[in-house]
Amino acid sequence: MQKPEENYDLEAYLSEYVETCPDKEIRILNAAINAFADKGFEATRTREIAERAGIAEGTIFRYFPSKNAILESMVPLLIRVLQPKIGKPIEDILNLNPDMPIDRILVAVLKDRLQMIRDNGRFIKSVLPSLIHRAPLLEQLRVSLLPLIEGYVVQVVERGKAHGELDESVDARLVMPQLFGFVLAYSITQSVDPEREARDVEQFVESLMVGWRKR
Amino acid sequence: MQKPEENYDLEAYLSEYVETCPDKEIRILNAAINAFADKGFEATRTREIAERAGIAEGTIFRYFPSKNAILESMVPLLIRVLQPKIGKPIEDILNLNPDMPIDRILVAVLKDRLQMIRDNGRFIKSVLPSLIHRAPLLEQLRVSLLPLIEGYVVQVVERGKAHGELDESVDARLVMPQLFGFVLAYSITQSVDPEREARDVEQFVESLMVGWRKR
DNA sequence: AGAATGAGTGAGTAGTCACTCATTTTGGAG
DNA sequence: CTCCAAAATGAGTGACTACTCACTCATTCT
Repeated sequence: MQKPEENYDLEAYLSEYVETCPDKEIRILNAAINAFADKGFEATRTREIAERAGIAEGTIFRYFPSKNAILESMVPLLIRVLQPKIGKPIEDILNLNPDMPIDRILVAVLKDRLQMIRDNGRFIKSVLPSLIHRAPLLEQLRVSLLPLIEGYVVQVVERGKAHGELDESVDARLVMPQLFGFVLAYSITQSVDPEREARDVEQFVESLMVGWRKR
Repeated sequence: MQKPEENYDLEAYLSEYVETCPDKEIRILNAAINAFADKGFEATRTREIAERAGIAEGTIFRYFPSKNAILESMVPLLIRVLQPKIGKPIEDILNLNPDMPIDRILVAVLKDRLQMIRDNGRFIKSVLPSLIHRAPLLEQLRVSLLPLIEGYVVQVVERGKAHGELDESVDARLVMPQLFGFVLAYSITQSVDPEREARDVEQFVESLMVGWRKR
């Protein structure tokens, strides 16, 4: 039903975590996350998770009391994986270019975010839905990721004001849905054409800046 | 697991459709859509659909060859329900106020869209995920709804240009992810406070217009 | 009135799945 | 090498589910 897209490899992102827990647990989580992404939680059979992990079905239940528990322990893991993916690139852009004008920063950040969504689209589109009917798990993700994003937006806006590039009236709380929304909506609606995307991002930032520049 | 929120009532939106098909079919679809919204497709039992519809389990299979077929015939139905909900309010705003300045139109449209998402949030957040692992069904929704939205955005932009309010450089293709994105992101990130929302929408449109106004 | 119809029913069926546990394999200590 | 405990295995199990079908009975037709 679903094309067997390229797999994630959690282990690559979890070198420290691997040390503190048996690696078979990671193998199972890794297999499960990919299976859930392909078929969704309910439609994924424990047998298939075992096959993907290259172990026996029974072994799963040595490490997790139930199939549900796999999903539950997946959330903190995903937060761990996604937090640095969200934070690191923005920090790099900000720190490595202390004098970059604010519009170049915005362009760089937006391009990076679009790329990030493309890279992790399979997860974002496919594992999230498995959580949607489990409000507490979803909320866990929300509260650990949204403030992080918000924090970086505030940081960028503050810096722009400090450099005298942004008008004092610019409200970070409103900048957030604008940037976040552009990325989200652009990812959903536009097909991928790198050149055109670059132009669109430039133009979008340009139109934002017209309203935001220090008056 | 999931709070039993208020039910939809498809019948209210489908008076014509009801005439062309036995109303028991609608009852089943109505029950199913609400059950899927609460628990997701896979986790919903045919027994529960029957209970919600107030009929026997066997009756379901007189009208639908399989549980899957219920989901499949739900898509064209949803398109029918959502298309007027997307189009009608915008058409009304445009036609009833032929001289309304473009920024007031944008404010009205955005407020209406936010309200619409609040009203249909349960469907949007909960039935869509049931379709996510069925690419063909999802694509059906996408191709019948996105161009519709796009069309209205173009219409608004054209009108703004014709009235000499918007600069010719404003590109409808970019306006779309901006508006759509703001609505989407605002719905996800902000908690509901009508007063604040009104102010935020005003401010957002204001900042858009600064960049867009005829130069 | 009596016959024919077919929508509606729900107990039953075949099959599937998450989870168990008796058995086998592994790997390290002596 | 032997011994043994822990790890791993996968056939087995009971619970449960989508779907079936023989039967009911209200309604319509003759």
